[in-house]
Amino acid sequence: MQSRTPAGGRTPAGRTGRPRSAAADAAILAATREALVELGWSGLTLGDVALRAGVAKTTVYRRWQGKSELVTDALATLFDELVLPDRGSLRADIEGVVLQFARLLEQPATKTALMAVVAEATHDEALRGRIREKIVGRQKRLVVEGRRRAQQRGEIPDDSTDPGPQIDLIFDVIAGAVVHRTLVSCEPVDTDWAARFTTVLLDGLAVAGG
Amino acid sequence: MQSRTPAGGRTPAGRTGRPRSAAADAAILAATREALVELGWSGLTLGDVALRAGVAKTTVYRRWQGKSELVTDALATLFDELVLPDRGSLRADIEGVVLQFARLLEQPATKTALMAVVAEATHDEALRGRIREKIVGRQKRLVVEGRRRAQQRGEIPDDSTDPGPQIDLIFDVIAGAVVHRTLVSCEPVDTDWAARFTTVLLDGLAVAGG
Amino acid sequence: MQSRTPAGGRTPAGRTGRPRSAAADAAILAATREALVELGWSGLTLGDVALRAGVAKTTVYRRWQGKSELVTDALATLFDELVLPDRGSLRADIEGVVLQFARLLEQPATKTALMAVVAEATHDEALRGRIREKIVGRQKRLVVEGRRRAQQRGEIPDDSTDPGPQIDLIFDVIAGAVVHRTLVSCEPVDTDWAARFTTVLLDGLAVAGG
Amino acid sequence: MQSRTPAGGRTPAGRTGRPRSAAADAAILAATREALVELGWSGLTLGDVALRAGVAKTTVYRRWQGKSELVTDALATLFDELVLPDRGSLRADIEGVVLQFARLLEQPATKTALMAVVAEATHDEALRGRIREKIVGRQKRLVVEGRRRAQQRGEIPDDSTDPGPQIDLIFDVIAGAVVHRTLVSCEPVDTDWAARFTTVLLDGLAVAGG
DNA sequence: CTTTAAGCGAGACGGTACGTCTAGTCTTGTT
DNA sequence: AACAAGACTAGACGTACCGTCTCGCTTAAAG
Repeated sequence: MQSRTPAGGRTPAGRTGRPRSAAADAAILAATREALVELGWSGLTLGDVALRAGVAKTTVYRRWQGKSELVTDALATLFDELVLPDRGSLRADIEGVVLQFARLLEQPATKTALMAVVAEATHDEALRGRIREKIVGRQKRLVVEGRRRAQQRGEIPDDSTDPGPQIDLIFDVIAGAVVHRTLVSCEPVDTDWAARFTTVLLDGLAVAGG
Repeated sequence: MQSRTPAGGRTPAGRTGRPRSAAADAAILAATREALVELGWSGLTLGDVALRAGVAKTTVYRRWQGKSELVTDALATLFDELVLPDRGSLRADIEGVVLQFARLLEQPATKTALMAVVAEATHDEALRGRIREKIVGRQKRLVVEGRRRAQQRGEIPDDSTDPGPQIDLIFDVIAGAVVHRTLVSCEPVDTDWAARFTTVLLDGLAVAGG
Repeated sequence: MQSRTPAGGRTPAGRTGRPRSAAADAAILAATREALVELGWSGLTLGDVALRAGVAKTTVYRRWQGKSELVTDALATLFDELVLPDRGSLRADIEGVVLQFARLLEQPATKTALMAVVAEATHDEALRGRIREKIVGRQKRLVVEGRRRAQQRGEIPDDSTDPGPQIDLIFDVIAGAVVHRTLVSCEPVDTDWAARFTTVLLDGLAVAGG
Repeated sequence: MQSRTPAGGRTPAGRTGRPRSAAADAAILAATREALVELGWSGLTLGDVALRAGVAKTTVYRRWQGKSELVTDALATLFDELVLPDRGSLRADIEGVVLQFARLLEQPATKTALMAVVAEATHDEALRGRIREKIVGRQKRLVVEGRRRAQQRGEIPDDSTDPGPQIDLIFDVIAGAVVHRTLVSCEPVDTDWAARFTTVLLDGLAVAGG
């Protein structure tokens, strides 16, 4: 039995035989993203991905256990695009991250894949771990970074207690609101909505009205 | 061509032929909920649902176009359980709805089905409409009702401008945060989290810290 | 339970209630012949026959037990066309019946139906009886009649022993040869073949050569 | 697109991929013969054949287009059992082939299948060709061989004109009579009938009486 | 001139097989 | 060893027909 992970840096370890093709990894992930756009999650088949990638089905199964794992990794490559430039204020930074995240979720591959792997993960512990590691973790760092900047600017107090729970809370509120607006309510996240959301988040309903 | 919707109240219209069995409708929806719990979305088969319901496969397909439509309707019956008792204050009402929604999402049938139908809906306009009509719309009324009570109590101003956008925003923030916490971050929504979330929502980060 | 036979002359028997429509019987048999031509045996469905006849499926099943019985009766109406005019000699009479039978078997409805009901009859005793009664019997009378004429003309001796076995033999040789030539070997039965066949039948291989 | 014919000798041709299992071919044909005996033509299903053969349904459909083609090939394996030992005279050879053919047609698998594939063939040109190639052609060689022997013995003249039409005629008379007697008239072909049939065939009605 | 019992068109019903598709695995020969 | 190709088992897919049933309406003969 072999390792069933992408090729990166395994061949150096004193293995014999033909090394795995790194080109195949890339081709498969690209084909997966392409197929997600055209067919959606439920229409995507590993046989079709292999065909698009110009690769045998065995070559896909040698690296990934199944559809969920492959799509999770393909999705991760899309989340790598997220960055958060410093816009000078906490309000601007929040609006920035909201809009950037919304733009990511507007891509057909992202929206169809994200909900699908989350759905699969509800009854697959290993997949939950993979999603947390490769997708959720990456986004959470943006919240940590934004908070650090706001504290440096003095916009929020530099609380000495464990900030973890509060970071998790804010992360769920921001990401959850954008995802829900985009995918469940199916409404666009534009600059106006981002501004109104940021106002509620910063000032609360008591002040903002509701 | 026939209607492909559940039986409710179509027979009265001077139709000929044997009327559809209302008992079959109920049995199929119950079997769907049961199968969702045991098998999850991806393991659920319409053939198996028919078997559990003691019904022929054709009887399922006569009423629903496919898995997504059937599960959406089964899911809607679960969301119908949501009610919002008046707990005396806006803060208590929000905490109440958060906890009740979280409890709904902890049920295996709900969590596995909700994300899956949303994923399918990303490339199926008709399904988006069905979700909006049967699930999202029904929940939004809870927000409208909570807001009305808070205004009656004087907790928030009785704004005369169109409240629609603000209601949508609050709905997405509350539902999104709970869904994201539960299904993406995979952390429990307990009374402590509900209290902290409500504080952020009512008072904002500037006051609550973050 | 009702009689499950076509309508003819049952209503007189002191029955109450609406009598069966004789028009429906005829329409169903006509639709069956039509469908046999277009779709062949295996493509023919009773639902489609009912549709073509402008009749409900129940109306078909009330009269016939199934496809085999219905097609057998439809086939019998085609075999009713067979007649054998006196052509003045045994040789001419045989050539006449061969050509007329061949012309019947060239009709698409006949050829496709005859073999099919015979195939079904191999494992259905009741169907064998129905075929013998409605189809085979009718043809055999032609052989009896031809033999009687030949004896009157003095072409063959007026044997006093039981002629049954010999009639059966000649019937199987004539009908079998035509059916086999037409449907199994798929070659046409023309006047030349009919003449050569008649020569062998009358004079034998020893004289005719072979 | 692949060939949809049994496995025999295709792999040698410099093909890639796993070769088709010859064992599967044999198991499927054996299962088909078995199922024909138990269920008859109309009761036979390709799914059941696959089950009996211990093979997946796709493995059957990869080799045969459908029921008719599969049964034709299974039937051909039964007709391969026919041989014609030299019994010393034309009369004895004819009686021998008649009885042997009759014995073949008494097997449940043969009788139910032969008529059924002929019925299907009436509206399927390709199937007609397959039957001619695999079944009719093989039997015709028995007539050719019997004729050659009779000529060597001097029982019939060694005609120099094209013997094809006469062979076809005799073949249709013999095979047709036996098939018709067995399957349409549903009477047994015993030694007595075989002797009377042979007398008519050799000496003709004018001598044999009729 | 009403009963009344059966026939009728329509179409839903529980079943079963269809022929196709995909999942994952296995078996070739080649690189 | 990995690779491309493609056959393999297993089983769900959505459709079509089967033969039965349940409706409400029609139709003729019996009372």
